[in-house]
Amino acid sequence: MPMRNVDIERVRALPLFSTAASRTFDALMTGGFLQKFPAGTTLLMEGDPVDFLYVLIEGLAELQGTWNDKETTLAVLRPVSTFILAAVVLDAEALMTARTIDRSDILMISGEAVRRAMKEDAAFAVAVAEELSGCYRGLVRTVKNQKLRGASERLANYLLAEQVSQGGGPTLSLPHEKRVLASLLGMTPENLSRAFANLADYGVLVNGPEVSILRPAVLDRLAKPDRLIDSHLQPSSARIGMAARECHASAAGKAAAYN
Amino acid sequence: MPMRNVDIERVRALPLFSTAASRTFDALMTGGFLQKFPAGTTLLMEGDPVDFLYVLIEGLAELQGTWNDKETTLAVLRPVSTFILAAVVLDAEALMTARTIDRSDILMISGEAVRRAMKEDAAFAVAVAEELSGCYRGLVRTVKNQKLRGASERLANYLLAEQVSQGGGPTLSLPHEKRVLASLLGMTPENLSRAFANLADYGVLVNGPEVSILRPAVLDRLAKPDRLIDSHLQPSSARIGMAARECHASAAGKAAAYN
DNA sequence: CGGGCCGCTTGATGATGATCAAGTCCGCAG
DNA sequence: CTGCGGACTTGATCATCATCAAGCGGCCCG
Repeated sequence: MPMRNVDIERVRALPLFSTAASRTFDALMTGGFLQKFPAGTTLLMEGDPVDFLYVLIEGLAELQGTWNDKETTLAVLRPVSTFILAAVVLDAEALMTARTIDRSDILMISGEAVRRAMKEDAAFAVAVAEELSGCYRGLVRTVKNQKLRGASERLANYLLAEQVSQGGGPTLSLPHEKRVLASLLGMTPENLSRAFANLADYGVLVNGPEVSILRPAVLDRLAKPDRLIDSHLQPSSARIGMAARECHASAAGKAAAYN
Repeated sequence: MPMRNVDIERVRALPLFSTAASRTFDALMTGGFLQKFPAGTTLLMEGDPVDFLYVLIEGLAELQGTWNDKETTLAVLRPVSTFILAAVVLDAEALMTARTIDRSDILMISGEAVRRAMKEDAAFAVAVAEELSGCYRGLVRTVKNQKLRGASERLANYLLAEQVSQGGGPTLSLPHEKRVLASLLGMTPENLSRAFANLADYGVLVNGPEVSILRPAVLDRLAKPDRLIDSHLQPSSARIGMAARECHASAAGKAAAYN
């Protein structure tokens, strides 16, 4: 399945690949292939050995974890994102199941090739370390969010983050089913409904997948977003530069936890 | 503050440093210094810029996160562990506060030097990526633990993990105050007391900081430990080899979340 | 067009965990 | 020795969240 040049360029532009030598990049790409998957496809199961680094080019995907017949969503991925990087680096088994939510185009790159490329190209190895650092910090934010905030606070912050990522207008549309959102935010679907109901008092109007934030200031007072938890508020300086890497990691949807 | 040779060797033996070229290692060490801190010292505050990579040589330390006047412990670190690596790699502000729990010896290495070393020594950059991968996976485990299990289940699994890390005997001793454990496990001290009381029915006997597991099989049936959450059960093969890296990361105390 | 499935909501109830308030034990300083 | 403070426990109460059950509404398929 040959890639279109447009897609190759989008991949090359990713922070993970942009600093690699051309030789390195070519070596990675020749072993890689693009594949289309329908919605609801399981790409990788928890516990499986990981043979490929995945890059979501188009569509929507989800990482989930399981225990004792319970399931939780750890991250929702948007294009263009890499995932399962940590397992690839360590050549270890997957800790999360990866599933497509929408029909998706996914680039798969040989894990073996990634590990070889790191050893031979220090710039690429540095980029991998930076990507992983961003992922790591995304997860730290997730844990803080989970342990320190209550359900409606998590929802309120999710909405504010989604608002900026959708351009800052007063109304945003949920990118997936509410049940997935509930799982991502660590609650049941029933409770998400009630959390939305609570937020009505704070100027949040829900109409199917369309959510309007009528009084941002009021919602903000409830949500108390924090630059050390919510990655959408970056420190004034450094919107460009180094921090961009982490920004990328976390921008991919609320709690950035690829990999 | 010059380091003893013993300590230098312990650092050199860490997975993070063992594959680095001698030049690289020397360059890192010459910019570094060892310092002793009393218990309860704040090494780094949430939101501060990070100038050093920290290595806990002796003692006990804690990483915590804050929001809205609430505080939670994200990890408890034992020697020998590095922490704050991700922030160093990205030259970013700290997402967590680092505090000593006991009197501790801590090696501080210039962050600038770390970033330079990565660029110049691919083997070191790879080691950093591997270390970060282990940390990342430790956090994934933490999130699953937190979202999928109830309080007593978390405690039960903590005890089983602590048991193996203390040699597998029937009785273990808690390495720090129970209040810290409560925070680490995501509950209040009061609730931890009650969780311990619940576990009495499962053969757990508490006497101050000494905890005895009288009927491991019974406790195990409650805890349902899982290789994809609890890092202390490694897949039969590969106890040596690649997986050792992740093992190291997660062994450092329940939920390995340095950095 | 009708029927059924599925996602979502709502209500009622129950479990789990947080908070508030004593009270005990222990180490330490006066 | 005495008194104080801090860690831990215990009980009572309350808030939060999960579960169970039912009902609505859209959508696809027969």
